[in-house]
Amino acid sequence: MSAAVTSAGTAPVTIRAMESSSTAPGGSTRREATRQKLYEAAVTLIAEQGFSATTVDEIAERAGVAKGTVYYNFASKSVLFEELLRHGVGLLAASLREAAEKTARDGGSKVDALDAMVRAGLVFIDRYPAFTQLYVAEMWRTNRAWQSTLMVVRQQAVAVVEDVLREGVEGGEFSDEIDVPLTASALVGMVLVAALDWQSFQPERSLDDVHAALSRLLQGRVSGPGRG
Amino acid sequence: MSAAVTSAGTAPVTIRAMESSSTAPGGSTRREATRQKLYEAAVTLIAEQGFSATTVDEIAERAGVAKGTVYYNFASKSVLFEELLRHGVGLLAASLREAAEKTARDGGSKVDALDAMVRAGLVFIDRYPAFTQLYVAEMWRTNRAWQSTLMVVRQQAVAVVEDVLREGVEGGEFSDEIDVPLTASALVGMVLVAALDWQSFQPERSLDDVHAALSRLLQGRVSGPGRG
DNA sequence: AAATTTGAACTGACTGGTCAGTGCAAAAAC
DNA sequence: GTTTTTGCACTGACCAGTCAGTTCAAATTT
Repeated sequence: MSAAVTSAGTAPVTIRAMESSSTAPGGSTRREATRQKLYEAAVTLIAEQGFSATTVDEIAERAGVAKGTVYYNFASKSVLFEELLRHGVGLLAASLREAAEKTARDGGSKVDALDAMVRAGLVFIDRYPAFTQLYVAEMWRTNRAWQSTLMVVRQQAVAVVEDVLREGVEGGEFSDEIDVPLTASALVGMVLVAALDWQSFQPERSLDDVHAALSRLLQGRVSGPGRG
Repeated sequence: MSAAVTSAGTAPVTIRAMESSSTAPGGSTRREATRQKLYEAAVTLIAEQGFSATTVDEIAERAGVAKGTVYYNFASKSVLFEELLRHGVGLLAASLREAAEKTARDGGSKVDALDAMVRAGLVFIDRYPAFTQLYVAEMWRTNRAWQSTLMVVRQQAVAVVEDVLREGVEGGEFSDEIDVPLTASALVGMVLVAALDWQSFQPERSLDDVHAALSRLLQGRVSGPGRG
C-alpha cells in the first residue's frame, strides 16, 4: 500500500463561499461571483460525467471564464472539487438542522422532526440534483485524494439525523433497541435513492407526492389492508 | 417469523457459476478464465477509482495479463465495463428472486419476503462490495454511454422488489395507498446505503446485526413503548 | 510416436491524441 | 495602482487502442 498522501503541507485554502452574498467585509465580491460560476459549472459537468472525465477547459468554458481564471481561484482541479463538496454539504446540513429545530420549536415529536428532515432533504435534492448525484457517486470510493474531505462532509449531514434519533431514544419516543448510526444511514439512503429515482425516472411527480410516500414508509404505515 | 433465515439454505453463488460451460462457441476454458480475471481486476479498480480514472493498463496488470489481451477479449474499455455490470446484476437479481420465492414456498408473508430480500441484498453486498460501490457510483449519471445498460440492469433488480410489494397490496397485506415504485426505490436505497456504510465504517459488525437493525426499521418497530 | 501444422490466445512496444497545469503580457475592473 | 481576468501558446505526462509478432496445445501428417 502506498497511501501516498504527498503534499499535506499546504495552508488550508480559505473556505468562504458559503455565506457569500451578505455583508462584504471589505473583500471583493467579484471573486466570489467567479467562484460561484465555477462551482455551478463544475457541479453539473461532474455529475454528468464524473470527476476524471470532466476537463478543466470544459468547466471554464461553461462558466464563461478563461482557463487561467480557474487556476487563479483554485489551486487545482481537485481543490475546486473539494471546496465544491464542502460548499454543498454545508447547505444541506444547515437545511436539515433548520428543519429539525423548527419542528422542535413548534413542539413536534421526533418523528415529526424526521419527517421534516425527509422533506428538507427532498427539497434540497430537488434544488440541487446535480450535487446529489455527484455526492452519491463519490461517497463510497476508497483510494481517492479527497477521501477525508468526504468523511467530514458526510458526517456533517448524517450527524444531524443521528442526533434526532438519539434524542428520540433518550426521550422514550424511540425504542432503545434501535441502532442509531445504522438507522440514520438507512434513512438517508431511503431518501437519497428514492429522490434520485424520482428525478431520473418520474420527474413530473410533485415533491408532496414523493414526500407522502416516504412519510408512509417512515411511519410504518405500510402494512395493513387498503380500504378495499 | 423472519430473521432466523440464515444463509445456510441458499446455494453459494460464485462468480464462476454464471458462465461455466454453456454458450461457448469456441468452448475455450482458457478464454473464460482470462475474462474472469479481467472482471475481478476491473471491478475493484473501478470501484476504488471510478471508470475514467482507471486505466486499461492497470486492469491488465492486476489481472496478470498483457494489455492486448484485454482488447482480444473485449471490444473496448466500456464494453468490458458493461459486461461486468450485466454479469454482476444478474447475480443480484437471481439472489433476490430466490429469496422471495423461498419465502413464498415456505408460506411466509410478504413482509417476510421483503425481509428475506433485505438479507439477500446484504449477503450480496457483503460478498461483492466492490461491485456494489461501482453500481451506486454509476447509476444516476446522465450522459454516459452505458446509460441503457444501466437502466436494464437496474430494472432487473428493482422489479423483484416491486413485484413483492404489488403482490402484497393485491393480497391485502399492504395498504393500497402505497406507491409501489417509489417504495421499492426507497427500500433498495435503505439497504444499499446502510450496507455501504456498514462496509466502509463498521466492517467488524456482523451481517446478522445489520440485518436486525434494518428489519426493525422495515417493520416499523422503531417507535418505542408508549407509541409516541 | 515423432514431426509438423494450425490457429486461438496472448504479448508489449508503439501511435495519435488528450489534458492538467504553467507562464506571461495585456486588458479590465475596482 | 492593485486585484482580477483574459487569451493563448506551451509542456510533459498519460492513455485508449493497434498491430506485427510469439506461444503452445491440440490436430494432422508422416
